[in-house]
Amino acid sequence: MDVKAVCLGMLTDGEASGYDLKKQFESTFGHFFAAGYGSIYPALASLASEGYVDCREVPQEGKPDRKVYRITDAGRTRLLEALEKPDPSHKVRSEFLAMMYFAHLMTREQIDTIISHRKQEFDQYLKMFADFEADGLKDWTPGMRFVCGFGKAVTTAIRAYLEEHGDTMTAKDTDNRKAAAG
Amino acid sequence: MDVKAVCLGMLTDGEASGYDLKKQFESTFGHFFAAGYGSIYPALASLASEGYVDCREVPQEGKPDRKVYRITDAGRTRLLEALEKPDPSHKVRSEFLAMMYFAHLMTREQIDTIISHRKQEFDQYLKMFADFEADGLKDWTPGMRFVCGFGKAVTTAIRAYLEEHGDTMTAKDTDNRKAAAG
DNA sequence: CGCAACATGTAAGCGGTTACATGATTAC
DNA sequence: GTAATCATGTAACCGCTTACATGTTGCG
Repeated sequence: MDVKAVCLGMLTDGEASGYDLKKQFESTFGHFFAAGYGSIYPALASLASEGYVDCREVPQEGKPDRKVYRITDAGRTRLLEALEKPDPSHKVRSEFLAMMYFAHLMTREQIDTIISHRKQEFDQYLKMFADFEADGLKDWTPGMRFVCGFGKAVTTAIRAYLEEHGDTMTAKDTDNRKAAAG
Repeated sequence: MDVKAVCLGMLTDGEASGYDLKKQFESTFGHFFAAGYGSIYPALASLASEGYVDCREVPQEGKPDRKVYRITDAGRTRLLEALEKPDPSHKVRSEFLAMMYFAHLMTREQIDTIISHRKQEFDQYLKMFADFEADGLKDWTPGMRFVCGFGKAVTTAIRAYLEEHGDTMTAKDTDNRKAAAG
């Protein structure tokens, strides 16, 4: 399941342009499978060359032609094959946790700054999940609900953990930075 | 904070070989910052060439010489600089959630297989965290406790979510795969 | 007899990120 | 006027993954 496969999946919901897909990668997929134009446009070009999608060019004035992609039968087959993988990955890469691991080498100010930045980011996610629920949960598939609920559950847990334990590294009255440096 | 910086951080705890560091990347860092030999050995070579670590070769019989690295003063300075970053990343990349998003295109069997694999993996993590706590929490720094607690909190939340909602995608009596393919 | 642990590394490749390049329209 | 939105793409780069290459010791 790479960017190409996800594009294919999104296109089962109806035709769309690269620009449209980007918005979905940012919003619904943002917290677990982000992708930028540099991944999406080449992915669509590649899918088109392989016959997994059709491309229809819609002329526009003052803007580049809008390229609208539609999934083909071969594309559907390919997607279903991609969905056969029995043990898909779930990876975290966190500079944040790596740095916190070495909190004893940092100043209290540095730690506080980082923790408060994190809190803000997770609050934004929480807001996003709330918006999803307020909005259009009605015509969502069970899978979409599951993924949204998953994100909300994880983010809620993290947010609570930061609130409860975010100050445990700054509570001490010693600044270990000098000791470590010297 | 890349692999090189993390190696530097690990070396503040005492000298070690690439092989030693790999074990730490697998165990304590495994759930949020994994790295293999293909990253670690080049990282150490690079750090050595830049003067951030010293290398001492310990001859051994029947095995390649053990190369033991020690952080230098320049290395400590470099590490402290790396730790100044005010907003380190925390990224999730999940084929798992991407696939679940398209659960309506999968069979119940496929979904069940994936969910049960996930449960097993998260149970292993939970066991690992429990082992950490049983073992040597005594001489841990606050940062290490924080990171371990973070992992435990997140994993616990996920595990509970899977238990409660893992079957919501298979509850329906329709298999949408055929409809999607046809 | 086979597997895990010990121990080091290289090289190709893959996939994603970032910066670059272009430019009109609309809303504040 | 200036920022955001619409709209497409390329190319260089970066960093990590995977496979390859080699060989001993010790345990069950």
